[in-house]
Amino acid sequence: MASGFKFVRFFGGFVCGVTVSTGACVAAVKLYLRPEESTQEKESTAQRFIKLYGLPEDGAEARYYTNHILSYDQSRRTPRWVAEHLSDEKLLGKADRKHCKFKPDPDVPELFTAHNEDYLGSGWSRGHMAPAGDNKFSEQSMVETFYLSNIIPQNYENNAGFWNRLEMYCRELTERFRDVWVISGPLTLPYVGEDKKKTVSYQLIGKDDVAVPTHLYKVILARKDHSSDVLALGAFVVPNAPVGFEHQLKEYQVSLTQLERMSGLTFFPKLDKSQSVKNLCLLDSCELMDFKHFTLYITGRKVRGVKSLGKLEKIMVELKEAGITPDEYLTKLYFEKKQELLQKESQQVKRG
DNA sequence: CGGAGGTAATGC
DNA sequence: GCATTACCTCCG
Repeated sequence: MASGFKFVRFFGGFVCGVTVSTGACVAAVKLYLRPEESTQEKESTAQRFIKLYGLPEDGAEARYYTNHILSYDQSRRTPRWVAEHLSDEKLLGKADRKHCKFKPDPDVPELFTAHNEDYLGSGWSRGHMAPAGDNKFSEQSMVETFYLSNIIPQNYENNAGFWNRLEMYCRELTERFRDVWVISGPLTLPYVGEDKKKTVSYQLIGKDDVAVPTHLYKVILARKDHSSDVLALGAFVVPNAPVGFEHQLKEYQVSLTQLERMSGLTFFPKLDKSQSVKNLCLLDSCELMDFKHFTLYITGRKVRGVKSLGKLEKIMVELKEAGITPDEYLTKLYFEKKQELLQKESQQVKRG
């Protein structure tokens, strides 16, 4: 019976291959099938399965948030991909991560969600896939990026360093491209052991067994403007480990096809491949902030948030010790903050 | 910008 | 009394 079924399948396939009309193909198959084995009967078997008990569900369907879309991996307790759109106007605004809290995604079933306790004390940080910093325009959208459905266990230094600078580069692209689409996610890539066997191995953290990825990927698609067809694409795979300033982003560039094979995902399936899509690293620089500019930027953020004169001076001393002299912008920021804190201090003296 | 942890204030 | 929350301080 099984062989007969296979024969029918093979013959049906053969007929389909040489017959132009699909209708004729289906009719030809039916001639060689017993009534109970007809296509209609098979479909009704499936329909009965679905109607009675349903098919397995993986929860991988796209989930839509204010400014990002993701597919959740219920087995790993992390996203499998997170997509977002960046533009210059979205980067303007006063939304502040101080008003945000990491927490389980209310839309992910309790059985499959990660919790903060899984990450705390695990040795891994909670790394955003859709970054908080891409959501300055909306408090609500920024809050949603702190749902653990958008978070993966990430090496601290990588998160605050190389990956952070890669995210900054994506934002910088909005200065030269009207639209920037970014898709980010985790990878658990195989390694070749001493026994020459190719093996996948990754750590699980916390009571919820959250999977620690070995690598992170990011795909960037940038469009100059609405009218022109100038598109640039770059795909990158970065190890989930410290990456210093001596490394260039280009070292981690891969072809889209390579990344698709690694991830099992097809990115931008409706993108017209016949259209010329340029290499982002050729059309643009793919150069991340160097140590000096990065340190100046971070120092600027610290100065902006400092609350005492002592701390302000300490920040500036540490910058000098790093061998960096403040640029015009930071110098201005420093004196403004100093004046602000001096004024505050004198008011406190008056009260006291 | 990206994170962590400790302690005081809060709430049941 | 405890646990959770809010705020402060710290780091790259």
